[in-house]
Amino acid sequence: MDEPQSRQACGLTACDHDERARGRLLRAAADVFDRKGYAAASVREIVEQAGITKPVLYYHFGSKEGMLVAILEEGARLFEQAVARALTCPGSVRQRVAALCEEVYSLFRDNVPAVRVAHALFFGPREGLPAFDFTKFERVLRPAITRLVEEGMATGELREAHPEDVSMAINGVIAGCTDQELNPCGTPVGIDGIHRVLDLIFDGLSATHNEKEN
Amino acid sequence: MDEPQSRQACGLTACDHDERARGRLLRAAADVFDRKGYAAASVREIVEQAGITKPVLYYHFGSKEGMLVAILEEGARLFEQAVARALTCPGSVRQRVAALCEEVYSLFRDNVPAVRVAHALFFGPREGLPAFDFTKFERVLRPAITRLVEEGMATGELREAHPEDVSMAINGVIAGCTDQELNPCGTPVGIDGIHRVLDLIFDGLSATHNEKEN
DNA sequence: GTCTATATTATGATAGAC
DNA sequence: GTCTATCATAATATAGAC
Repeated sequence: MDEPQSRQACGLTACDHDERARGRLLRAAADVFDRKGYAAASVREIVEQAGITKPVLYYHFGSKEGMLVAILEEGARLFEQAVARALTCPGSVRQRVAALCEEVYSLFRDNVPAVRVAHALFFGPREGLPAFDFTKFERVLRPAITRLVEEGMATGELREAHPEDVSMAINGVIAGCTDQELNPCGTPVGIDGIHRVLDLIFDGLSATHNEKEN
Repeated sequence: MDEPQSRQACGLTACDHDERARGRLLRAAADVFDRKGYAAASVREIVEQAGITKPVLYYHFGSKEGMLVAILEEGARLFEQAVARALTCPGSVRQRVAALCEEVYSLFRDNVPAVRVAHALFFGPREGLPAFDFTKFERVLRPAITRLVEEGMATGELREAHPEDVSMAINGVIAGCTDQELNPCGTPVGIDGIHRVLDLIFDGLSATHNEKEN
């Protein structure tokens, strides 16, 4: 979460200074929102940590809520990019599912503060929250998984089953690894761990394959 | 989350009245904490919803934090019971894993408000939170899964693999289904859904079993 | 664009009567 | 055990000078 996208114009005067204040503010806000939670975070602590004063925050973002929205929008942008990257990857469905999990896992791992903020808001209480479309993440990841699953079934690479169930199983790997990473008493999984778990659910946990088709 | 365990003594006077106030308070607090989040929840709203006044809350629980701890302790108690029930279940490892997922899923489904509160606190920011051992849930579920996995490998029912990876795969099913249930834009999974997903990961997602042992 | 100083409201908690 | 009335503090946000 650094200085993101475009800012309108940027005239002759102290643009660097401006951008630096904005950037420091964004990083400080992500950190404080992560540590204290959005509701419990105070603008006082944010501006103190950023080394500026309150009116600067209100000048750039309009409100405490505006700061949060800026952080979330940047996160959603990175998430979309990561998923898109995985989908254009060549190889079997199994390989592309692995790539998808890898991309998402890496993104999460490299942006733990912002991800924790987003995760907490997504699964946490909705009331009194900013006007941000929190379904965005779900609406990006789910169709990506579904698309891979349907393709895998069409080519015969995947077993015949309810596509939603297969998606759920794959989503479970991502959810499990993510939880493990975000939860403070969990040991990190690592890319290797993700691959081993994926291999397991693709090949099956059982030693003998007593498959009962539904 | 109703009136829980014991209260000291309970003398001659208005015990019913007392217990009713306590119970209403607990339910109201769980609801408000769920809807607004712990930090953003105000004692004013809690007491209004419970139909009593502030001093009653402070008389029974000492503080806003005391209310939260009471809710969490009740939740941890129910969670331990559910896991213990599943472990004493007869049958194959596969059947007992299913029973475990079923128990946890049902408990979550029947106590959505309290579970959302606990989930939000567990994965959310730790600072400024009550003195409650949030690792409890993890410390109960993980060993239970691990025990079943190790037993399954000893008897040859499960494939030879890193036990942590198998645990992670199973945990992923629970995490995925839970997320689906808690997340507002997710469609419920249902007990049947859980069983189908478990069957999938036990038998494998792949149509052809090109197993490469690690 | 950034500051000092302040307005306004809501919070968690309590005194003290009954 | 439950109330009314209130305290002390900290919150978000803004005026207005520079």
